[in-house]
This record gives sequence, structure tokens and C-alpha cells, in this order.
Amino acid sequence: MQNQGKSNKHSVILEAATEQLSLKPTSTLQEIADYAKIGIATLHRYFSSKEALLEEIAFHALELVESSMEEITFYENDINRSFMELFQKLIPLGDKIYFLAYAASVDENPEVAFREAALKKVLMDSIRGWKKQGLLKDSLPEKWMLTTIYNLLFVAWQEIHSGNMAKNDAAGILTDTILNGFLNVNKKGDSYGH
Amino acid sequence: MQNQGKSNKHSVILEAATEQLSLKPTSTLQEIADYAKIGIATLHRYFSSKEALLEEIAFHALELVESSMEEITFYENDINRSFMELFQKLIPLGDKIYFLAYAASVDENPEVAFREAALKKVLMDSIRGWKKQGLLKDSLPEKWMLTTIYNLLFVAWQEIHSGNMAKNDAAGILTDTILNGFLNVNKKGDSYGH
DNA sequence: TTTAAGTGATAGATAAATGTATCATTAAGT
DNA sequence: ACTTAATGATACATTTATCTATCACTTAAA
Repeated sequence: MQNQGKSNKHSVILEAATEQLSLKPTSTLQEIADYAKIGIATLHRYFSSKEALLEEIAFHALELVESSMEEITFYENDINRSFMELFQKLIPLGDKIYFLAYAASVDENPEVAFREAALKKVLMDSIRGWKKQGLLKDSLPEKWMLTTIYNLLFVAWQEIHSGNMAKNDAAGILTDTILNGFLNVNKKGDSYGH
Repeated sequence: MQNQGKSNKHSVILEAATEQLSLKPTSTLQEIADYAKIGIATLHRYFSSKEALLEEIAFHALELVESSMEEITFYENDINRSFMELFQKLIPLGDKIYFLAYAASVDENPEVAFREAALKKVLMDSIRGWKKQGLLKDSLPEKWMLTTIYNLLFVAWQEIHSGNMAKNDAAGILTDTILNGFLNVNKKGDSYGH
């Protein structure tokens, strides 16, 4: 009934493991098996090692982000709309991706690192374009902008996860924060709603 | 010659351990001892357990931040100056504090959590005041602002550590990013230099 | 030179986690 | 009802990290 993925139990275990690891990145195989309500023996039948399990989870997460990123249009002269689209697509993936930021072993995987870099490059190219047009500040380094976006996205996921932020507010708050900052522009109307 | 702290070897080991842990948060005691150029037996003579060592490091880091925070003036009607002062004081502490964000075991320590919360409260009170005056956006939650500041500070430390950002640029970049965002205000002059 | 304190190397002891193998039970298809 | 495959519990081996204990060596003071 609540089975969706490609094959069968393999996917179910993968989903459960992802959830458990997002709750506790240092989870033991025993904890993962308990959470998935299976025996640890069964877990080993489907995944040869913990490293293999983590790698599969990472690949799965990357596929999700990659396919989302492909659907996003970066408008040359509308940063606001581009960011809103970006965040609206990526925020819902939080649950499945969050652990990526904290699983150190996964960052050392060369393929993961390569695909992460490719994802960042897409956004980086847009940032460069907007900057060239004079839409973005000259005083802030492009790399800093990229890093800030990436990190605040994770912070937003964290806040949603811990119940401090409504999922539907996140894209607007992120876009407004990143593009305009905290200062109240002293005209009557302001910010992203427009 | 390069001995400063309170007593003697205890402090030296503490400093070395802090550095090693900021390089690799999952360092073993053996790695810490090697980095400090002492035997692991000696390490245990000075620190009864790894947990005790981590706790001492955390306390030391908190003391540094607490005494820095006490020196900072939060100006009621000059956010820019307040932020510059805050970041200029805290950025240099990065090396000694960075690991705090990644040592999970330390966050579970109740005293550490309590003192961290107290530090955040100081900044939170100022944010509330600035917001009440209409200097900060109404549309962004206070808690989000606090979290953003806190996280971007860590990001800046990371960027400095990895060589992507000059230490002397950090306070300006942080202040400008947080208060004004990425967008280029289309007047000729702009941002924090003023 | 002798003595005492501190140190580093080393060898276990203990604990926790990963991974393997076995076995009885359950569930599904025939 | 019978057979077969999959499962979970369990026990065991292996690894890794923490921590204890011992011992020989260095250094500095007496």
C-alpha cells in the first residue's frame, strides 16, 4: 500500500535507512534494522556492507536532486523567480538528502563528490551570468554566494525538520534572506511577495 | 616561548587536541596524542577519558566566546556597526571553536547546551529590539535570523580554514550578506563600506 | 652519582560495531 | 498437506577504539 519505488524490499529498506540516518547520522546497522522492522541478517542479505548501503543512499539522493535540477529554469533576468523555483523544488527533498551533509564517509566517495560538484556548477554558472549583468553585488565573491545558498538550504531543512519553520514558508524566507537580507527597506511595501 | 595559558602541559595538550579535532572531528585519542607529540599514556594521565577531554575543550571554547561577547556593544540604532563588531571579535576564534559544531557528543552535554543558549539569547535580545524599532524585516522570523547568523558564521570559518576567504574580509562579507543580501542595489554606491 | 618524577612504548582488557553462519519459524505457491 | 524460499533470532568471529597497567628510559634536582 505504501510501496512505491522500483523493485521491492530493497527500496523499502533504503527508504527506512534514509529516514533513520536523517534522525541520527551515526546510526548503527542494528538501529537501522530495528527502524526498518527487519532482522539484521536480512539487512545484510540486501546490502553487503554498511559502506555499500550508505553509497546507495547517497546515489539515490543525488538522483533525486539531479532530476529536480533538470526541471528548473534559471531566468537570466529574474533572480527572484529562479530562486523561488530552485527552493520550491529542493525543499521537499530534505528528508531524503539531509544526511548527505553529515555522513562524512560519503563525501570521500569520488563519484559522490564529482556529482555534487556538477550540481553546484549549474548554479554557479547562473550566478556568474547574473553577476555579469550587474544584478548581483560585485563585492561578494561568487564562491561565497554559492556556499551561502547551499548552506542556508540545509539550515532551512534543519529548521523544518525540527518544527521551527513551516515547509511552505521556506522558499520565500530563503529567497528573501539571500537576495535582500535582514534590513527593512524603509519604503512601505517590500520583499518577495511583491 | 609559545606557552601562554594558565598552567602547563595540560593547556598545551588541550590546544593541540583542539587543533587536531578541528582538522578531523572524528579523531581518535591516538591521533590526538600523535599530533600533540606525546604518548597516549601521557594523554590519559592528564585527561581521564575522551569525554572529559572533549568537555574541557568545549568549556574552554565557551569561555573564549563568552568573554568576547561581553566586550561587544550592541548599538540600538546601528546594526551594521554592531554586526561588524560581533564578527570581528568572533572570526579570530574560529580555530578554537569550529569543532563545537561537529562534535555531536558535546551538544548532548547539558552545561554546554545551557551556555550556548545563554550566548544566543544575548544576540536574540538585540534582534528583538532592532525588529521592534522597524530596522529589521517583519517578514523574517527572529529565530530564523538568529539561526542564519550563527550558521553563516560557521560557514565563514570553514571558508577561511579551507583558504577560500581572507580572514580580514570575513566580517565585511558576512555583515553585507546578512543585512543586505546578494542583490546589487542599482545606485552607484552601496553596501557596508559607506 | 643517586634519586625521583615524568614520559613513551607496549601489552593487554574491555566494549562496541561490523560482518558471517546457522537454525527454527513463517509465508506462499503447488 | 507438502515443499520451498525468505525471514528473524542467535551465536560467533573480527575489527577498532578506549582505557589500564607495566616497564625501561630520560631529565633534572639533590
